[in-house]
Amino acid sequence: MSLSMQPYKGARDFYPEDKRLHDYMFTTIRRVVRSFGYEEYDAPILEPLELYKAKTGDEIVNEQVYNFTDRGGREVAIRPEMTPTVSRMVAARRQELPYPVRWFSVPNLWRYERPQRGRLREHWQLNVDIFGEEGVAADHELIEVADGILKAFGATSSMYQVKINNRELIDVLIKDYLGLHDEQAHALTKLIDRMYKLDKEVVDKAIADVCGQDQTKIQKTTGLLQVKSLDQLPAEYKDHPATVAIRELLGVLSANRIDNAVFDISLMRGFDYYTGLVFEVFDTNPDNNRSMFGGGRYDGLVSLFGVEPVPTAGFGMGDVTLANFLDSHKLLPELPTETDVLVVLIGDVYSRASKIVRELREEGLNVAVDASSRKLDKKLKAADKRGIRFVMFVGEDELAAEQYPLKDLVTGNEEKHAVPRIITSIQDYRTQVN
RNA sequence: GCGGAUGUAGCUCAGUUGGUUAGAGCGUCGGGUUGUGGUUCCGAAGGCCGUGGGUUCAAUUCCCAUCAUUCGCCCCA
Repeated sequence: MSLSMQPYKGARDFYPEDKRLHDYMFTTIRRVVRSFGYEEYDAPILEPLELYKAKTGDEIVNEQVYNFTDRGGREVAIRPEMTPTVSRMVAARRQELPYPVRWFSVPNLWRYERPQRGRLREHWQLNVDIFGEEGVAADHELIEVADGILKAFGATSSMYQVKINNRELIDVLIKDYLGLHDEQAHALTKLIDRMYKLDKEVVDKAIADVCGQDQTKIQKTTGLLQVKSLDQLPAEYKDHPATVAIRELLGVLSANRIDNAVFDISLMRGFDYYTGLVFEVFDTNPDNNRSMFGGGRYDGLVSLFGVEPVPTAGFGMGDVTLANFLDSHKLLPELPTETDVLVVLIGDVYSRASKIVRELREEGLNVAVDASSRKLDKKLKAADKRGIRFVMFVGEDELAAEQYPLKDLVTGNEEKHAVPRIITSIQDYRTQVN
């Protein structure tokens, strides 16, 4: 029985071309997020299991967390999300932080689940959070960041849509307007979450079940789920503070050129810790009908650590869904290698050529050396395949004359120059590209 | 946890209505006289036909199981 060459189920190997793409994505993302004044943090991949028991949601802790008992008998989890961790970090310095705190990170997260399109067991997720800003400004800024990220990849606003809702409004509607008790409310939120995927008859039947066949409730619930705009809400809730917050957010977004944001009463989000405005960014490509970014306000999480509450809002965005988005909209660029030049040695010149190679590197060039004994055409082929643009030849004749052929594999041009001239022409090319 | 699809060369896939030595393209490696790629020409290597069991004179092919991949459901960042 030989060893398997496959990576662990639901996890990926990153070969250089994959890593390049990953780096490109997160370099772009970091640039945008930093432009809003966010600073990067990080934390251990392991956390005590009880961190997630508090507020995340039962199913996630019971079935989706990788956990084990360490040698000291501690229950340990591999982090399935970053929000509890960052809340812990803020709580630990609750008194001394300069608010509003703007932090981001790009952790890898693990969840034990069945892999499928857009969902793996390990993924990297951008987390952006703002602590200490209680108003709509926080939610607006986060959506601006999300929008800015997509635009930075060359996306246009028709490629995605921002859906907005308010947990508080949903709670009020379900408990006061519909008069459902906790168990019914839970069942209804789960139903709402997936109602667009179900047939109308199935939804109707499920509503009737949830409402215990109470005709008045069934009617009100059915009506509520058909609401498409704030104006269609029941009259007594049109000016509820939770509704006002949504209206205010939509207003500030459209005043700032974000025209693809809409109120969506079906937007729920799975985590129990959300307390106010919630939003998700969806790919409008039907092949990729998944949420790419999701987040909202979770004012209660920091205070779980026994400190004064901090108003908080944040969002997460996974690398897998983003890559699917970029791919389906053809927004992935060709990413060249970082290697500037391949120095091809001809004959027994290794020691003398090494001095030249060092000179090139001291000038900041990325230089690979081919000292193998393969034939020249094979070496050139390999350089081409690796996407290295320049090839410099070093052999006995060149060393004697101190003139080296530099070949540009794209144009096919080849000229002989001394080392300093070679360095500047490669550097010139590099600044020209960047 | 549930359901569908698929496992043949490094990759993409043919194929065998069950029958000797298993096929292509691409890729890899070597060569087309000794120091120049992307287009060509010649050649070679490389497969327990996912794994285990069953039926059969005979299984890569049919049946069962299992594992893996993948799409969807459940759930959801």
